[in-house]
Amino acid sequence: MVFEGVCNTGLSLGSTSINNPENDHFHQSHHHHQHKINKLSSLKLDHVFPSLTLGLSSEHKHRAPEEIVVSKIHGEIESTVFYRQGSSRSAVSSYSNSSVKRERDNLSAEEVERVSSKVSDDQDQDEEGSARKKLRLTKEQSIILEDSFKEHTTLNPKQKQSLAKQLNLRPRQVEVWFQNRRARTKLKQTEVECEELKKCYKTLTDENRRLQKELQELKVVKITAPVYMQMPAATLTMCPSCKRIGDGSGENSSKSPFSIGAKPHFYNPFTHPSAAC
DNA sequence: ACAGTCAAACAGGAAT
DNA sequence: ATTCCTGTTTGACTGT
Repeated sequence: MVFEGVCNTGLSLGSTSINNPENDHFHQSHHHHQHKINKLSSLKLDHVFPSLTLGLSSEHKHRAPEEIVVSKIHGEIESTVFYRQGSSRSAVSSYSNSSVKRERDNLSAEEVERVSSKVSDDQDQDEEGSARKKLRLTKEQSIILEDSFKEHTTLNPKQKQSLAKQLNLRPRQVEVWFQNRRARTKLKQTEVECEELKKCYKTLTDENRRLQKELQELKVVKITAPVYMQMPAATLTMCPSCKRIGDGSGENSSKSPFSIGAKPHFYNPFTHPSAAC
């Protein structure tokens, strides 16, 4: 989106695709496409267990599982699919119940830790890291991480280690969480700034229109009433071109028209007849 | 069932 | 070498 040439007074505002609805569209359609791919990569194993859905990462789409382990942890059905990749095995875990998040949120801290620990253990087994196993953090974990983030937005290795230990997560997971959290903060800040820029743009556009109108009126006055001397000498107006005081020296006349003066100046069209200063 | 959103995890390049 | 940033992928979840 480029706001340019709004008027011919030399005042323009350029902006590069900030909050561009087209970008949103792109994102959505892209995501739509992505979503379809995701759907394709989902494998229903109803014959294994009712409502058992395994989300498979791209690496696993075309590979038959070597072993499927279905286990029950604290009332939740968890499935783990093992794949053979080279000499090692990789695992994809998933919770079968759609209300897993809500129910897991109701688990005691100890239960939660044990579930998380199980997931972490699986991940630790996956030395090649070929499978993307997604862990939803529990409320308790999120609260602790948020509190920590409020204190410091970055972690030193010692803090990372102790936080990981406290949350029963791997240090890498804590690190990634902080990275994503910083990115979200920045995104939010950018959105706020974008809104401010939009407001600024609107203000400038309105001002520009007003000045354009004023200029037109002055031109009409100049044409219809060319008897200059009849106008009071104090009829000063802002130079529409350079926005500076027309003191006749011409010193500032080469300055950029974009430098909207904090101190608007006025010029006398009679002592300084050049419209272009 | 499907579309959309959120966030965990990842990849690669820049910065230190 | 490590950490951070940025963009992307993908699983979980929600609303219609």
